[in-house]
Amino acid sequence: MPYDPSAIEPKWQRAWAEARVAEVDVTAPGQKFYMLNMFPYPSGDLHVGHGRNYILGDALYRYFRMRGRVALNPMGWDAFGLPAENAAIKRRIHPREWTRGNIGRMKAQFDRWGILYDWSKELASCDPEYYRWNQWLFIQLYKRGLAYRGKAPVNWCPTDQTVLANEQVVDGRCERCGTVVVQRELEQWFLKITDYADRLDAGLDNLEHWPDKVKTMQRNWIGRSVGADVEFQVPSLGKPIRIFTTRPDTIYGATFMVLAPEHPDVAALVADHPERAAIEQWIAGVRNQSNLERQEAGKEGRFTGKYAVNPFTNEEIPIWLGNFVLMQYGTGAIMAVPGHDERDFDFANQYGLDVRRVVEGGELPYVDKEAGVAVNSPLIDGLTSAKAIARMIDEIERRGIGKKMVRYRLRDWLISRQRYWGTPIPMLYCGACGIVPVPEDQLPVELPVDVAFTGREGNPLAKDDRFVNATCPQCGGQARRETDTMDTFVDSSWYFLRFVTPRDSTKIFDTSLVNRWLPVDQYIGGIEHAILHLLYARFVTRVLHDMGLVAFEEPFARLFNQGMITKVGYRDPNANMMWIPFADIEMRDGDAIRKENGSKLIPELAKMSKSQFNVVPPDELIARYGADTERVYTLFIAPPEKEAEWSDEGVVGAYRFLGRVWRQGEELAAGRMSGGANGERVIRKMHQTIDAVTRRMERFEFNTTISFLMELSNAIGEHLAGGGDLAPAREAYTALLQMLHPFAPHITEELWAMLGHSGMVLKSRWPSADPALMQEDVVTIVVQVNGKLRGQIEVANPPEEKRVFEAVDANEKVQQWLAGRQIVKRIYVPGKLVNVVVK
RNA sequence: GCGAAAGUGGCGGAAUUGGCAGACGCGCUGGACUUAGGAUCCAGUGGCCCAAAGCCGUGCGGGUUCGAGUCCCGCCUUUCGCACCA
Repeated sequence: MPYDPSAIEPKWQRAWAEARVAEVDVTAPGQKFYMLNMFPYPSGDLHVGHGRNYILGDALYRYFRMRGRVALNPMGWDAFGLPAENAAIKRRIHPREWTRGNIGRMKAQFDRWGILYDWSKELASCDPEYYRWNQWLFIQLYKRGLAYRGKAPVNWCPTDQTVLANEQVVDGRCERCGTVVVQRELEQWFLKITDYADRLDAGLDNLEHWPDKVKTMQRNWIGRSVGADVEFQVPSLGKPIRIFTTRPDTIYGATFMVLAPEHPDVAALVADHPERAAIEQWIAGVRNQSNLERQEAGKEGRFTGKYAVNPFTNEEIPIWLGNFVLMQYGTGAIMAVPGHDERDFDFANQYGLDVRRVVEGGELPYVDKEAGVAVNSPLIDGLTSAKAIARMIDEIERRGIGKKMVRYRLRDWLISRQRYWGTPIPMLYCGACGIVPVPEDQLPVELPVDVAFTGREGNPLAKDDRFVNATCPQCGGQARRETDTMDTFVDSSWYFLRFVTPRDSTKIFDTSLVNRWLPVDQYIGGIEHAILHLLYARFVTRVLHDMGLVAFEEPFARLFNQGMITKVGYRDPNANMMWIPFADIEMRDGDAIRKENGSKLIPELAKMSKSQFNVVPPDELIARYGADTERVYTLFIAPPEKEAEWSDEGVVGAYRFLGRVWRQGEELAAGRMSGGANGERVIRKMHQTIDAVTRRMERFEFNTTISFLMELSNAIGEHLAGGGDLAPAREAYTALLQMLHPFAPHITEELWAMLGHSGMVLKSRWPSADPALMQEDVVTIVVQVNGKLRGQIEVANPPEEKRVFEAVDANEKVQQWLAGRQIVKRIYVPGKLVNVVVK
């Protein structure tokens, strides 16, 4: 019978489901392994690019099971969010129905890929039984002072009609829709992640098994800086202005001061300025600009006409306003040291301000913090910068004009969203009592189902009187319900804890079971979550730790970021570089021509995406080659952390490989061979392969793992073609099926049964290699003399050092080369080659 | 601009970490089987050379070493991250 994946794959998918092989009793004994793929947003259909992520996780899960671990591999849905609501507006379907439909399609797709999840632990963040605990968590944060309502300039996306977290603004634009974000002064809910900045930064040092890249990105985002706050007296104000600097050693070079236009002392400073109106107009203009626009405008400033006193030189230095000084960082005021800071240098040159050298080293502006030596700075002259900084901080503290200070770039997490499809923030506003949390026994605050989605005039919740009107639980009076919902990153900041006891209706999770199963042993997901999700999850885990609910501070022991799959798409240079669907393209002499207007199109490699018309839908692929082929190809194509280009031709290589494995299985099952060559060679290859594959599985080197399995299959094929003994071939083949199982689960189960093995491969024990049987019986040894002469001899097993040299010395050809020369050194590389070094 | 990673056949990529460069696969060439082949199977495939012998080959230029894709120094290129954070 030919290899027919469409006949065997559904059969085994049913068998696994019926046997509930993936269901885990979380109280069962054994060494646990918690495998987790980041839960997806249910956006609809999955393509082969998404598949890589889940296939990777499934292969690893199956491997760890076979290694004897009690492995948990749950899946759920990050089901709140904007696209569902946009679909509701556009297509008049309720976000809940839209989301449910997508979940159904995605689950079916996971099944077709042969991915084993413990569906008894499925959860969806839009389920009231889930978001109830989201609300509970919010109230705990509120009670601990970690959730607060504050007025602040926030990022507002005019297209999505909601505020965004800083993390969701990329290059000044909305991460989701690309619209330029504007600043608005609004009252919103924040989570106090800044309280944990130091611990979140320090904790990165312990994450040995996280990619350095992710750790660096988090470190940059947290932006820890050590320096000092220093007060500069301002006689005309009658009080000092406080600045923050990381370079107190350069304070003698501070020749002016710059304040952010929003700085609270600005009004008083310019009150009697002769051109006050013009300055205020300039300030208003800058305040209206986003950070992006300010940067594009270049450095601009205005002199206030007032002076501050440099506390170390006692000189009066001018106070300027500058568009490049940010109110949100530090104190909103800086001492400008144009000799040793590029921004200050540019500003000074632009406005003709003094530039003074206080660090000897290189050309101005000289900013090196390591190599420089202080000059023109009486207290610290001759000290290297590092020592000078420490000395100056001591002096600043001694004089009582400031203190050592650690500051962070990280800001509090803005979680209010003016949208419907999210977890309602469980808060009430009472005229008498103020802000009151919803009592825990009244949770969840459920989203009303029948609301109108118009897409205009903001959040539909705010217009629903039945939702808004509430009773104050403290005084019984009239109260108004909060109508903002939570950022969906709150939902995903703790879901991995809920998977252990997803149906518990009495508490958020079971502490002792969570302490048993967490941290997650292997977390897999895209690099796009390097900052947002992973930082929030680390933050929330620490809060839960401080509440005594979990024993650990880091939720994910190992993190792996798979690379994305790309494919060529075509763009029309004559139509604003629009992406063109393949159906509208004609290939002529290797060029892609757009049928509609004859434009020669530009091919471009891009991430698979509907908008670029380069997705490969798995259905057709599976219909033709089967899911096992897609799985093997996807993992073989490139190292999993790398970006990989999808190639339709490449797929057949995987298919042929499985076809060969299939035929070998049939041949072995028929048992036609007998007598002939012995099987030492194929057994040795088997042990070598087990060793290599086992070593590589845990390092995610799946591409080379599969190539080793192909080699083993080739060796078995040669053995059979040579009329070799059946028994060793069967032994090697059995090991091949086991090792191939994580990659091609269906075909291996079928062949396993065909060969008469009992049970499932999935439940079999991963084979182990015998080092004694791995060694080659004959090794080829290359003899090099001074790197010039060269010869090959064969040395019989075992190739230990002494024997090798005996064989080399006894070799006639080598003796000729060595004649009359003095041997200086012999270098022996086990199993490989020998160098004889002569004078 | 700053920081990190990476440059190996026509292509994706190997090389047990200083020891036979190009495993494995795609593609290509030839053959087999076929009414047919964009299916399948077999063989070949880094370059120079009809072939053999031989020589040359891991971005470029130096260096260390008996020996360098791998280590060191200096360039070039690409990708990613950060980018007024004082």
